[in-house]
Amino acid sequence: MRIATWNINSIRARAERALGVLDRWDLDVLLLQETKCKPEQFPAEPFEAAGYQVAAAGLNQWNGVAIISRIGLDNVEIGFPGQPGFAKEDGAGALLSEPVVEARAIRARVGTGSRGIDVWSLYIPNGRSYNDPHFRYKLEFLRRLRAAVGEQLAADPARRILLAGDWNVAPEDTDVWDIDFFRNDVGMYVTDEERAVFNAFGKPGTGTEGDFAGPALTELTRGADGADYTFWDYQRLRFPKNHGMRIDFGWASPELADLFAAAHIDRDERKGKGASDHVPVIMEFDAEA
DNA sequence: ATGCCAACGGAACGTTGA
Repeated sequence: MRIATWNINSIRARAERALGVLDRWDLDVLLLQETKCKPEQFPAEPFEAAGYQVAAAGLNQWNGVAIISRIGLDNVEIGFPGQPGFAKEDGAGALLSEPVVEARAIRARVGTGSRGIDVWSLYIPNGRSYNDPHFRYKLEFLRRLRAAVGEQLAADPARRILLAGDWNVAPEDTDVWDIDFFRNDVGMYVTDEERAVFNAFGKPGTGTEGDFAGPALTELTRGADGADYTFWDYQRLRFPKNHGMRIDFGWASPELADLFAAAHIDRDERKGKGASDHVPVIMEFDAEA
């Protein structure tokens, strides 16, 4: 079985490329981020014609996540318990609007096997800059996500869960093309705070004093072949110079991690006219759909 | 070679992303 995650940067602009990715990798499930449309605007027909089902979430032209599956698509849920919203603030930190829970998480049960897999397509907020409210929003989003998944796994440790998407975190210094540039000039994706909340997914919870519960998850894509990065900015020849970032990952619960076989980064998808700035990351499992 | 930012809404250009 093959599941891929991809920040497609508009499904309407790249539906043909998505169909090509499904075919090229013989995918059972494709988790999309930055679909940039409402569900009623999602071009579902060509995917349905190819034998897939589609579930999409989107409030407007920003964000947007979706799940495309040919092995079943049930129990769709948009968002997660405790998912924080974002509220505009004035310069003093006073809220100028009610928080909006953005379209950054969608979950579904896929697979007709014995237990199925709960797959999540996740688009973690970009923190923008260290002193921007979006940075605190990003950290809180990750903390709350870890808690929500921990609670589910504590209740059912055998559950097969995959959390995949665009995490907007570079966990290792080698996950960016120039760590000094990112530390000193970009100031985002590589901070200790971001790495701590990202790495918390790989640690068990204690379930005490407000800490989350449940077992550690396993990140599946670290040893992927195909490329060192999953994103190359459109500007300044970043792709031809291989000045990229690795920020797309997949965390698996213990029972799913046991089935993991291999991961691939589809670097070729970054080539040519009309490419997304991210490429698909494919995860293979030793399991029948 | 892989090539100098792109998509959105809305109809010019501001917002957003990373």
